[in-house]
Amino acid sequence: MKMRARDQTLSAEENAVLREAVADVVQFEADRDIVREHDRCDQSHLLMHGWACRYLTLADGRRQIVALHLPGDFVDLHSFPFKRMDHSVATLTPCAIAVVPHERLKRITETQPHLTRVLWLSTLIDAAILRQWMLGAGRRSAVERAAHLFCEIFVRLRTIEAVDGARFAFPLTQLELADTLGVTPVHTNRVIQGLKRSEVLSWRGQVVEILDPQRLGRMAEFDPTYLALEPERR
Amino acid sequence: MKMRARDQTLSAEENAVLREAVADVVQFEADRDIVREHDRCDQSHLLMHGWACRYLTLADGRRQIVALHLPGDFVDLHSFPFKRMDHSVATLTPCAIAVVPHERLKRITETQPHLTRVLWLSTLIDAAILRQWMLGAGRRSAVERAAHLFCEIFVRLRTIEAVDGARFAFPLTQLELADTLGVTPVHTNRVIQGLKRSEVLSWRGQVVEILDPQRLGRMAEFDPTYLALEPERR
DNA sequence: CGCTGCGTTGAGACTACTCAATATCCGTGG
DNA sequence: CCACGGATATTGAGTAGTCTCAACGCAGCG
Repeated sequence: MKMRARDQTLSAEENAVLREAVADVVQFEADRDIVREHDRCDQSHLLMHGWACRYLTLADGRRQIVALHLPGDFVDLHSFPFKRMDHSVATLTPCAIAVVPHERLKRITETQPHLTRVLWLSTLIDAAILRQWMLGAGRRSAVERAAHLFCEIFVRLRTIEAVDGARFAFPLTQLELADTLGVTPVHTNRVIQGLKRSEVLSWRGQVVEILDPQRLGRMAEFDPTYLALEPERR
Repeated sequence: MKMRARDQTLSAEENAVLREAVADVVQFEADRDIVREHDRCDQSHLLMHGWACRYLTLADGRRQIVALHLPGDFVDLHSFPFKRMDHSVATLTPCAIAVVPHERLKRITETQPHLTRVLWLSTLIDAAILRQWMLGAGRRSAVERAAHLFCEIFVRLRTIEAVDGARFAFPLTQLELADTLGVTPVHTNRVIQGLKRSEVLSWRGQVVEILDPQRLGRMAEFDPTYLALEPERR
């Protein structure tokens, strides 16, 4: 089991503790809710395989995805201290998910201070990503936002060794991407076409290739520091 | 010292531990950076008095505020597990700020598991607020977003007993509000005028009064659950 | 072979932006 | 007490970016 790119900070013993906290591993199909808003919650979910997302909706059906999760991510660890779910979690592809009861997480906070800080950190990386999304939603154009998202996903996938050079599997539909970027599907389509036409990106089937990383990063004003993926300095 | 509306979950002993973690209390003027992006960080800041915000900027000066902080909020507690600042913190009014060295927070995580979870929770409430902002930025109109913000601030101020009926001090300029909502100052002005004209809100000087809470809540589709302000059920 | 879901295209509308001018408020100094 | 400067708020007019609605294409699949 991997804890997102933070493996290097966990000792073998801590890794074992974490592994033991898993009660069960469950398979989900694509496009299924794992947790629904306001669900009672006494367990968290660690994504072992596949992509998932967290989203909020408005009464009339407008939906905003507020997080994308890749293998290794704890998708709803925050529900442990939070004790509520204020949003839903859904799979985007078939997924394998490890279930961690909150009771066991509580035990960890009582015996493993360093591991606790790493778990805490994991929820904070989600928050840092969301801050960038918020900056994008408020202050970047749709193209800049899309470019930034592809940069983010590329870097995150690279740390879990799920890229092949500049190519990677990208399983979202344009509709799901639209809900992520906060624009309409129609506009998403036009934005993507723009990126393709300017030859910074290709996207066919479920494979994205970054053709011009420099230019893509420049148009997104992308700086990966916020992902906190370099080893902790202590 | 208050930890945001979560006091009821802290024992007297825990409160004392937290109080002892404070190394210093510092005064800041309005409109001053407390922490700047990429600053080395070995301490966090607890807001005792005044309002502060966290923000991100783009190279050309576009700015997005990603959090508003009221008295009792830990403005950059996340910098403790995170060990980086990926954004800046600034005062919006004159502020009194308690400085908590990370060394002491580390000690807390080693000896006070419950207090640690409450601190963790505090960072997660920020994240929950940000998710609502993200939903707003992506899927709500500017008016809905503004309405939602006023609802949020009202509820948060009420829990720290800083409201007078439906009136409360609101020290932001329209420019700062614009950077919060992710729209231009000009449009912010028109949005506010709309809210005033429809008589759901008044805002004169630095005082806001919610004239029609029902209607404001309905147009914002506001549900305060996400603020996790009711006592924890355990 | 005809759904059904996804992607693409076009045309027109609307929200929010830009630029620019003017108004108001408030603190400061004469 | 008034004049002034600077920051903030307001207004207007034209524009850009994004949305809406609607149609059409294409592919996978029962």
